Amino acid sequence: MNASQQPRQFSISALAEEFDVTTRTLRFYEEKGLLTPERRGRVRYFSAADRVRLRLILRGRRLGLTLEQSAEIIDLYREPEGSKRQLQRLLDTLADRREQLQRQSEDIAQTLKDLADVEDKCRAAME
Amino acid sequence: MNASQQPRQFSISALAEEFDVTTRTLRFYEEKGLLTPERRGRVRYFSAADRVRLRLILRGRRLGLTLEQSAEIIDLYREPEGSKRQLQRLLDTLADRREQLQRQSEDIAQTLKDLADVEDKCRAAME
DNA sequence: CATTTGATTTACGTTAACGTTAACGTAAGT
DNA sequence: ACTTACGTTAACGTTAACGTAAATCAAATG
Repeated sequence: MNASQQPRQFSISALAEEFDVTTRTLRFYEEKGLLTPERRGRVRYFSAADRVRLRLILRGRRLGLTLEQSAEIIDLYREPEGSKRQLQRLLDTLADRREQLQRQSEDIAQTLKDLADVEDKCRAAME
Repeated sequence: MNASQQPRQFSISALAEEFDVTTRTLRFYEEKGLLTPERRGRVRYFSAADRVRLRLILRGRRLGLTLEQSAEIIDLYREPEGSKRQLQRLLDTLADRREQLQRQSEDIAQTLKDLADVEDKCRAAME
């Protein structure tokens, strides 16, 4: 009856295993302020929020972003208020990122096309 | 009448400027064997083929590939023959790369969605 | 109780992809 | 002849993102 669908706390090794990273990586991310696990004694306990952040960090990593860039983007998600000036700056940042991602998307499409050509030639050569 | 559409030779600075990289970068790529400019005396002259390769390298770079990975892919494009075994290995490599690119593509789509949400909230906050 | 297991901190090491500096040659324009 | 612009080699420096090793500690287990 009290079985919660998702654990609220994660040990460092559990989280590491789930996302296929090392514990060193998680400690490093904490050191950089990207994750903020609770401490009981000296032991870390990661929250569900940390888990979400980790997911975003790793996605950013796959996209070739630096940790700093990932951190910046993640921070955007909880921007509660901010001056008009700050919000405008935020919108500019978003526009930049969007542009970059779209070019990246085109790059992928082009690369996939190129790879398909190579594959064709390869299959042909095999008869 | 003798105006060729595309120059056959490029100086290092011309190429650097066109692709917005430093000359240091081009020399570094040569050092890594990614570009192979002709030498007249000590001066480098890049061919149209070098230019194409550079374009591919930079595309790989935008996709977060290492130079080694880019080199590997570029080499695939001129694979003239090869044993059946090599061709099969090549096909495997292509499949891997395809998978990676597709996940990256999904990441981009998801990120663009997320950014759109942030943008909405941002605009709302500005009234 | 001795040991294994998993956690911790500290700190030096590593790799990729250039940046930067030094010290110099060459060719064009004034 | 002088400056300016562009080229060269050689080699040390830098940053990001962890890897790795050493020493320690705490809980659980045989």
